[in-house]
Amino acid sequence: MPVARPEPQEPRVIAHVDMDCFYVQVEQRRNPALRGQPTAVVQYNDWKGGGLIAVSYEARKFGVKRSMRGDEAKMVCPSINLVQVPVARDKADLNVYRSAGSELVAILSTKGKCERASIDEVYLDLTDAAKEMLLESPPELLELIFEEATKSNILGLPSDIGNREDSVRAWLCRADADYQDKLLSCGAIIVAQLRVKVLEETEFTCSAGIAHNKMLAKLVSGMHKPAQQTVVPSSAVQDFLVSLPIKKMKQLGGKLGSSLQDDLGVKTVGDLLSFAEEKLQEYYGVNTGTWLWKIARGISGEEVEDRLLPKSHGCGKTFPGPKALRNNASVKSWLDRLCEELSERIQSDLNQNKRIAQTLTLHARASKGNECDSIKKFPSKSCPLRYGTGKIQEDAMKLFESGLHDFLGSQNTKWSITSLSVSASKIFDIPSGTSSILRYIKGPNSTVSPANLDCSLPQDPSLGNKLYITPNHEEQCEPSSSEKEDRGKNSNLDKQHQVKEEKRMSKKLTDVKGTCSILKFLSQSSPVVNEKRKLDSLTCSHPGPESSSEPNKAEEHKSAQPFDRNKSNPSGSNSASSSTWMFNVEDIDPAVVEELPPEIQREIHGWIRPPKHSSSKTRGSTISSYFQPAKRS
DNA sequence: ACGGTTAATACG
DNA sequence: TCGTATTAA
Repeated sequence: MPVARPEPQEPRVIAHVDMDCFYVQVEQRRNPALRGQPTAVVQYNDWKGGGLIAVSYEARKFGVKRSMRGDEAKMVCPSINLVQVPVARDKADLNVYRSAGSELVAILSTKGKCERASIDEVYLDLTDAAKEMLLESPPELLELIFEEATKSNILGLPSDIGNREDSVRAWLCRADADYQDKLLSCGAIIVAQLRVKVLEETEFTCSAGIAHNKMLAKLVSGMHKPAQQTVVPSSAVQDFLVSLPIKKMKQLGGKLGSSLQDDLGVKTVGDLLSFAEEKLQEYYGVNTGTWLWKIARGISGEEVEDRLLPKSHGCGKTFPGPKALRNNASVKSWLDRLCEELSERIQSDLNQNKRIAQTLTLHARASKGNECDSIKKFPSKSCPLRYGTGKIQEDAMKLFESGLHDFLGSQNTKWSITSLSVSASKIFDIPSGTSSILRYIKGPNSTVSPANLDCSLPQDPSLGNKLYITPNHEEQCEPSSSEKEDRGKNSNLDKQHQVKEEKRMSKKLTDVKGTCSILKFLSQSSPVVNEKRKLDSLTCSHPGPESSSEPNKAEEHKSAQPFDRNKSNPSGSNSASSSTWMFNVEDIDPAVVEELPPEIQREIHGWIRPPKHSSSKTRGSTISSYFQPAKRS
């Protein structure tokens, strides 16, 4: 249910930018022959030509709809080009679209706060940029109003008289406009510039809405498509909303919207205006009631979050009809594939963005084989996420078995799974260089950046599972060729200093059984310390043979997996080390901890599970406070 | 037993 | 907190 947010006092300038038939544009860029042609993107085309997930505007003219199958599309538009979504591991692979999406974010995040709302949409808070523009080069003084901006659609502006662009230019430059409208004008110009930049740098067109809040911006971003933008002056809001069908409002496209229509006879947003806030609260609860009352008046306080990356990663697949999975082996084989993809994705998130996911969740849809009875839901299950493909696969299978157990209850009946998905959530940034353990290991005056810290397991298994943390210590770790190259760059380090550094860093953290997370060391990652499994959450597996052990038994986790700080990590300055090893704090030998200075000991103890019914105060420690998500008001 | 896949949010 | 439900693109 939606909830109203307190709205800021000052007028804001908010934009919603939305790519035009995004997947199609991505494919058209990959294959320019498709440009200007009726085109659709389909996934899995063996059944009825596949399902359409994006349709070009040329194809829409023929009546091709997103809900169609490839075969249908061919019927109404024989000349249509159907491009398939890439397939990996026998499932749709959306990576090309994801990375195209980040191209946009990279461009759009250059002017003000930017929120990645989906793979192809962003919100921008341009308030500051607009204010600045108003001070320095207000539109009324601008000799040449940016051409793209004059193509804007201005809500409430009479469109039937004279040259449209002239009247838009006149509106944008109006000297007698009120402050709010002037800000919007600046916003419109900035967005126009950004959209041109997006086109120039990515070859993608987009549409946008510019308004005083997210709701209105989103509402109009799709109003004039493709490749156009629409502005909502305050003065136009009421007229615009009164006649707007209730279902067009974000959040009202589903059951809530239907209920408004069916139960209260509310067909348009205007119809909502006649209901007192208290009435709406009676029907839908305090939160939703207030929210409804406000949105009917164009009021929405939602802030644009400063977030360029997704909050979770998931992958799944459906197994419709005859494809349903009917035994553990087929579930396992699919689950393994899904987990492989998920593992790859969180691993690259770690490498590229220094973020760690903490929770693994499994969802499934199931029906019971023999009885065609209750459509009972397959429960979703989650557990701490341990890094490493094998670990994720193991854990996901366990989650499935647990879910299946709950699903079946005591009955001993056949079952079938019609969809499976795994996701990784609760993703946190790794604060770099802030941990005292890191400072201890590195020394207070170390010139070595966190990215340079070398933490390695001996590559020779016969050396056992002792873990060493060492700055490029050759006797202990045979460096990769790339490491050797990088090492040259550091040769100017003071020799004396380096020797000292090595002494300290090569302090053996022995017998940790290879399972502590160095990231835990580096970042004190987990505020989640209440259960044993969670301490495992950052464990990685060794690139070598996966242990087939019980995931719950930490002592059997003898492996750790590196992540590559060199690859695709431009910010990593001079990255001397090739990898960071993860191991499990829980498994640190207490004797080793005792050798550490008291403040480090305290820090480590802070990571380790508190007594059973400890208060939530453990979360207030300086360590875990790094990990509190940014508070929103 | 078909639009599939991926996300985000709110509630209890 | 987890698990569910709703919504959206």
